[in-house]
Amino acid sequence: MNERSRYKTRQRETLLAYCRTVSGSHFTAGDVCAYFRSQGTAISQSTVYRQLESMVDEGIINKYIIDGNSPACFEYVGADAHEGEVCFHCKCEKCGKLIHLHCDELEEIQSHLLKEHQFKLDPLRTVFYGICDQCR
Amino acid sequence: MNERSRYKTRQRETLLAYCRTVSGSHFTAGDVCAYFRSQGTAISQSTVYRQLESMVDEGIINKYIIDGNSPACFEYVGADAHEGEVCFHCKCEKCGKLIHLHCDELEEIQSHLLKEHQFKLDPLRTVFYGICDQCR
DNA sequence: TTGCGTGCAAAGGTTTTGCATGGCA
DNA sequence: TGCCATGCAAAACCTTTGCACGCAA
Repeated sequence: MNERSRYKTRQRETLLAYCRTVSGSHFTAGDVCAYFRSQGTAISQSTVYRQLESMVDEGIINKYIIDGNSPACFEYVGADAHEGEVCFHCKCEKCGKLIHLHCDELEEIQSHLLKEHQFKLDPLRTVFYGICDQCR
Repeated sequence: MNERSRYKTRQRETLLAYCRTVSGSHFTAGDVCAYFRSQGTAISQSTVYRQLESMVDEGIINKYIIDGNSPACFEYVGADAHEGEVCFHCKCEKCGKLIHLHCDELEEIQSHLLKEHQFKLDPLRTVFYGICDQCR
């Protein structure tokens, strides 16, 4: 979200390139480290974590926690993800599939939460976890 | 849900008593340990974790994973809980406050997602992110 | 007696942090 | 030059596990 001024470092660019190559699927911090180690273009683990955190803040990637003891999953959504209409996400806990929904009924949740519970929902960060059609 | 035969130990009974005293709110494994330590009625940390896990299996308490790096939250629902009775969570992105809701309207989301989108929502993992009353 | 429950300590794995150095603007 | 970013190692953190002993049934 915050278009904070950032330095354009080799590590950041390389990480962004990686994100784009796996666009559409998810990856963990460990995946990233392992990949770079195998490539020779090493990036330290701390930098990976710090850059991933920054990108989550910026809204370039999403962070999912499927299970408390497994590593967090990240997914590239791109820099232009925050334009246009509201979109809800469902994430399957089994196959990891991410489903995008445009649904009036779900949008009512927002006004309900706001009116009845004084809570302003952020659909960009909210993810519905569950089990998808095929996995049941 | 499994009514497996269990031993009735001092630790289990004490833990159950604690759960009932905080009924309606959340607690972590650490909370439990700290409380017992302050009481003198010590229960080892492993036992706390093992008993909590058992109780989750039995359906006496629910386990919520709000955020991968914070400890898991538990909530007592009692032995006679209606099947599938859980609560929903709202997490404020600003102050980090966790609000938990028991709300019929939100429960309708579950059936809506199931019927219209073939998605079986998991309220134990799903967290609504947004901005709370006081932070707005 | 049987074998589950407990306690202790140590391991496990992911993520964060302190501090000196490097590099972008 | 002024900061932010990086790298390394160590720490922090929650949770699980191995093993011997205790205790409920």
